[in-house]
Amino acid sequence: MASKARHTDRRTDALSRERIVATAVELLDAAGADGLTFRALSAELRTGAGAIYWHVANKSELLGAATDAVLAGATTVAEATPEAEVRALALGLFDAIDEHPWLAGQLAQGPWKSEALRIFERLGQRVQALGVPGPAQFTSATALMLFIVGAASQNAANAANAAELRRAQPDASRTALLAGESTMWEGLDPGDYPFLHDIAGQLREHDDREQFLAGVDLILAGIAALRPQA
Amino acid sequence: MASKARHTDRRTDALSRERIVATAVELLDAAGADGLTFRALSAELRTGAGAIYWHVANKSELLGAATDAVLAGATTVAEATPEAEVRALALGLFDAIDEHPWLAGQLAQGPWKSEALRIFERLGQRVQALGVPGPAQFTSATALMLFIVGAASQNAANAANAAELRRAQPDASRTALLAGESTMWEGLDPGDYPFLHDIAGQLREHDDREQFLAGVDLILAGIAALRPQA
DNA sequence: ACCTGAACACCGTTCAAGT
DNA sequence: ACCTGAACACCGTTCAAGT
Repeated sequence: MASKARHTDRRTDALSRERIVATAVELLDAAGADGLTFRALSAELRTGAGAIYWHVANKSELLGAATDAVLAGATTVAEATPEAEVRALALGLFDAIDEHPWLAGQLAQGPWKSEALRIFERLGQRVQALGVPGPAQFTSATALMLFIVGAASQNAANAANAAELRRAQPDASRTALLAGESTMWEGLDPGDYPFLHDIAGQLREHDDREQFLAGVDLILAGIAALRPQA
Repeated sequence: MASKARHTDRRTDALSRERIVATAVELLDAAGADGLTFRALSAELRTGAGAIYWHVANKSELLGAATDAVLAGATTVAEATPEAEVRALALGLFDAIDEHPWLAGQLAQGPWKSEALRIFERLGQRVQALGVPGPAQFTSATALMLFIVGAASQNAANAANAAELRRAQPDASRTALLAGESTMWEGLDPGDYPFLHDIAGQLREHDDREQFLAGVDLILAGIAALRPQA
């Protein structure tokens, strides 16, 4: 999204912080959270390992910068109602985490900085627009943020699992793979897990995106119940 | 909680998987997620590093076993109403993560195994007891689980931050520390962050546990709205 | 069957030395 | 001011060798 000048300037442009972060995102996307290594990064940038430390304090800061870079283009919203805006923000985050699964681990611990904080702020504004009384606004915005990040992360983890299964048996059909996934649930003793056994059927034919939006709506319904009048 | 025979059997009892996991939990509690090292663990157990691998496949499995061991004693529930049972389950998880902050990172990616799955199952049973129609049951239980784990993890992260601040300035008063925390929010430009600026006041004097329960009630309210009749 | 501990293939980070 | 790359202090994991 936010990548201009992709491969045109190959040779010897300056080693800027911007270029470091962009390359870090590429590595993270290509090889996951473990793929980002100062050695791999310096090799890709055709420089020494220590050179990166002149532009970036440490790996944690680099991961934070990569997160911000991706999140920056992920959520632009202009909808008719506050509810629709919340759904649009939620879907934007969902898709961003789906495309960049390593975001999950990054957002899990401390969404409260820079770009993530901006998203939280925007959710809060919509909560205010929905007429939630003051003391409950923080609770409502937090519930939305936690559900969105958590559910999107789960989805990304599931997708990663499915990808691994696909790598293990590349010839299996899609339905066979889905069946393989739900085996995890159906193998459980129905006596010990009656609820999971009950919903195993739905699980086999659910749409992740729909499920996600249904969850957002569930919380929006709870928020609606907080308003002074029904 | 689940620790019998704490320091009595010091000398040369067999190196069981149980003892390995218990010692791993001790290390995790004492020094955080980074504190668990095969070298530190084998030193504590007065054995070789490789010996542990005879009882445990790898670090990931060891972390999973440690998670299960802690979670096993965390949530026993017998309450009058399904709502009360959900709150009790939620508080049990909240306290467990508060006592063992490393649980957060473990539960973040894939609560869907062993003990965490048991908790999800129990939440689902209460959702069914609340009269939620079939197709919405999975969504409801998932929303509860994600909020509980996410919010408790946030709380643990905040507590860790506060502890670090306390270590940096050990003589500061509690109110000064809280003020230092909320500085992060109040330092933001009110023009760019009107919502965060609005709620900064509440943030200074909130109770984490109360906020958490309010969030659980918010989702319960959303679930109540899903029932056929109001 | 179970344990030992050196060895392997990695990490993030630092730092003298270069330009 | 910015870059180099060897060196340091670690990791998880393996595996011949022991009992």
